[in-house]
Amino acid sequence: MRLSKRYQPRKQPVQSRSKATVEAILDAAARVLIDKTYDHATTNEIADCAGIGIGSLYEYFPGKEAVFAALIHRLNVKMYAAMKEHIGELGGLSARELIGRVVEARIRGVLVSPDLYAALRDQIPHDITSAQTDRFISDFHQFSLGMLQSFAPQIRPIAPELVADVAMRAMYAIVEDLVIHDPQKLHDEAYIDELKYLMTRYLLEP
Amino acid sequence: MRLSKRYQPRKQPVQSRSKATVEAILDAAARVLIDKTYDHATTNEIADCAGIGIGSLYEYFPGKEAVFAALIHRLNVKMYAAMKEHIGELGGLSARELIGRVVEARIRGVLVSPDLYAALRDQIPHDITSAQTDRFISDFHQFSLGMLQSFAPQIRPIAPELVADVAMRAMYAIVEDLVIHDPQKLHDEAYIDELKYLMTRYLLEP
DNA sequence: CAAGTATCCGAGTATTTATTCGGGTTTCAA
DNA sequence: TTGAAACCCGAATAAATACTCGGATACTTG
Repeated sequence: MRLSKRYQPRKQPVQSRSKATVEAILDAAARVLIDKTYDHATTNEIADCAGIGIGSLYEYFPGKEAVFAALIHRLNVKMYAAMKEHIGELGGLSARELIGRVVEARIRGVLVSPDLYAALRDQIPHDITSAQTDRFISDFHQFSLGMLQSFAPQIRPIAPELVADVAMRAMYAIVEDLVIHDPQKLHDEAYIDELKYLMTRYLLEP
Repeated sequence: MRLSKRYQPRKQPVQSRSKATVEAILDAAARVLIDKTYDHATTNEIADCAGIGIGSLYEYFPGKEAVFAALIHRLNVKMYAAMKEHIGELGGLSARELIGRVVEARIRGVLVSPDLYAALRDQIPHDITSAQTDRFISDFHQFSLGMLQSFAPQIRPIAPELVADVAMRAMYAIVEDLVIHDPQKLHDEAYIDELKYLMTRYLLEP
């Protein structure tokens, strides 16, 4: 694909000094994006904010889009790790507990950096995010389908693909909406319980 | 507020000729946004695409942001009308039917112009959309809270505010996710039935 | 129809932003 | 220690974009 090439790093940092530079660029990009909007987030400003010369930025990134693509990727990796850690071992859990655990995991994921997540989701053109994010979403979808099948006897015996799609989409989309419009609720126990209830009622037979 | 002023129209068109111009500008803005990205959607290109001079655009809009703010407002009005029309008269409906009707209404809303809705949601910085959209969301929230209370005996007697928030957010967010990531499903009867089932299970006692 | 508005126009200017490139500095490894 | 490679830099250039303004045209109304 031609398009994706544009978003790829220009060259790899090898010394620790330059690795720090790249990290500083991504940190700065995050800060600038949260403060201003995407189209006011200029490469020069990112470099300034990172405390490096503009030239250095272009050593490692062909342009602004590539910087944000890398930032998205870094956040995705962190979020994925946080989710995996929270899910932990699943042995011995009831279906109900399992569902609750997955809801919590999704929330832990976005809580890695809610402001940045919201800003990215909200400001970055979709073609930049999607390339970085689709793989993670698809992984998560696979995982959840497997999970769903693991306690198959307890759920409705109709179209598990369909059920898994609705369930995962609901969980994903609701939390996304929350992080953008009402992030406080991500810390509200009663609200989270209600989300668990929503998913449980949907997935488990009475 | 200082900010909102920036997004307001510069002057009102009074003759039918200029009203057509303004409409043409909004149509062109929609087309350009769907094709390209927000920051490549330049005022000059919008004017070209609308078949008018760039000067005319600035007669009515102080800048690009104001054009898109107006576009969002126009779409919101259309979507709101479509939803209201679909909901129609509610007398004599069962709670289950009512829930189904509301799910359908939300879908009818985004189907007014799915591509544009997705593009707007996806590309436009949030501060521009929110000013235009918050009022509609809040109206809808009020409406749904009232609806929920109208068949109160059938739903769980706990915190109706909380239940209404979760229910409406779920419906809103899931359909939004669909229109962006998988718009085909908005025409899939089986999928829509599944969404109705999700909402019904959540809201109605067994 | 004549004056007064409303509308239209787009070349030209101002501004913003992206990106390069040549040269200096630091690190590494032989 | 010394050459090579990695790294850093930012003034200068190129390109994209926003926006203005003075004048032409169309409509409206008395």
